[in-house]
Amino acid sequence: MKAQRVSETIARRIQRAITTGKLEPGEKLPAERDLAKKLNVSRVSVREAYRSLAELGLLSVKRGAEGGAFIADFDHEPVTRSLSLMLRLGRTSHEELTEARVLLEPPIARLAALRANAEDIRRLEELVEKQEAAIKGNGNPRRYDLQFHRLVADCTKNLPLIIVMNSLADLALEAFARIDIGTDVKRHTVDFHQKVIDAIRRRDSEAAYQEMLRHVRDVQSRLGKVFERQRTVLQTRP
Amino acid sequence: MKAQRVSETIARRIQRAITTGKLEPGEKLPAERDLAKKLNVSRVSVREAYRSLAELGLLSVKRGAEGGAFIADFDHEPVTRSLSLMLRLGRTSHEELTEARVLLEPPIARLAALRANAEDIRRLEELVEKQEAAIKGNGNPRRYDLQFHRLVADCTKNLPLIIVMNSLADLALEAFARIDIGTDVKRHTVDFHQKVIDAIRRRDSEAAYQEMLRHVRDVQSRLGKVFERQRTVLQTRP
DNA sequence: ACTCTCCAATGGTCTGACCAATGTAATGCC
DNA sequence: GGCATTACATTGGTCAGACCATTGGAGAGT
Repeated sequence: MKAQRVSETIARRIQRAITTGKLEPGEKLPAERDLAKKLNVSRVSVREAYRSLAELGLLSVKRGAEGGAFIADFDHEPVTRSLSLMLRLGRTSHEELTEARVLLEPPIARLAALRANAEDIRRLEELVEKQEAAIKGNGNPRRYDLQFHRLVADCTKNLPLIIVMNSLADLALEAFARIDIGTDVKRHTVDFHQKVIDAIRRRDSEAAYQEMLRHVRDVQSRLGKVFERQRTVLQTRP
Repeated sequence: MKAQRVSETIARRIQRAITTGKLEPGEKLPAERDLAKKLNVSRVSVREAYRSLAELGLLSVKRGAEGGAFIADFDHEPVTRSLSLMLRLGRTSHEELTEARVLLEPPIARLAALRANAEDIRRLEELVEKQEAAIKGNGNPRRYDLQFHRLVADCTKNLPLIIVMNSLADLALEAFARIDIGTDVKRHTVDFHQKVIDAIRRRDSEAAYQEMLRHVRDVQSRLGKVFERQRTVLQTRP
């Protein structure tokens, strides 16, 4: 199964160099013209290879002086993007997305309680403090809410779980970005988060499971009211 | 946040047409030359747009007479691909991948027991029969093993869960493709599958949870022996 | 020391050409 | 007639060379 296209061959070579660690984040690839000359191919082919890798999130391409193609930092954004796309294509409802979170987050919290180290717990506490400050200052605490679920996933030290959870959380944030919530709900959320953190700190995995389950079910029921009989689907991007 | 590049603008327009259903799978887009003329842009720009969408799995591009760019069927392959890539970049071990499955599959099996319809159960039973036949015929039953976990996820009727589970299963298959297993283990696997199906048929969600948990833990412990002290990571593609 | 202008590097786009694959229709052989 | 072969039109893939647009830094001017 050889790569037919020239651009694909080039892209594979670079991708391999990245996954094997020969090229590291931040490193700069040759300018399109230079690599084309070096490989005896047209600039178009090199360009297409770079664009493909950029699409995968492996490269960051900047133009202008001191621009060029740089190996991108490792990020789960590409996964989120394609997952998001598939869910849109499948006309996935908000309820489905929330249901998935109800199923996945409690077990993740349980593992988090077993694995979290002092640094993880410090981060979680710091986050809740910021969240409380945001509520008092009438700011938007929603991004902290998202961050909380990310941090819990981080505690598991399991990359597949972290990536999947991050992607679902990102989608949830995006899907519910337009819904307004009252201050009482915000406080309620912080309370739940605090309880989950307490359980993690005590290494009480079952409590972490149960508290997270209550939390996501609480979110689920609130959203259920908002979307009652509405049957909306994820909107397409503008 | 306008799209700077011409090709990006075109790609967005097409993507939107696809996600909103204006373009359906199987439909053919104009030839590169034609669309370029129609939009008053160069063929290069149209081409780049098509390639980007193909990279996302939205288009399938064929060359030659009667070729062209066709709207692709929905498939979770792009998600699997980027997830796979991220895991490679993170040097994810087989153990981590298996651990994620141990955590996610039992809750999925539980929901599957609640949601499965007659057709789902028929498919599961049919699959196990094929699997048994493959063992008797000394064939390779591994792809049926993968398929089993997919079908269980399908029972949940929850697209996010289905996609995530499919991706993880694909990765697991790929990661363990080179490991040989004995006939006794194959039989063991079929037994586990049969028990899970029984639980689903009885709508016994807790039994489904427990049986699936035993199954994936069994797989986990077997793999633990194989990889003992080996600490291998996911290989990069050739 | 600061600001402004200019410039070179680099990606983005365009034009027009030719190459390569591929399905189909015309051709030719039996 | 039926089957294999060939020719051809269509379409993506690649190439070459040019020009445009953006960008950061060097250098001139104050």
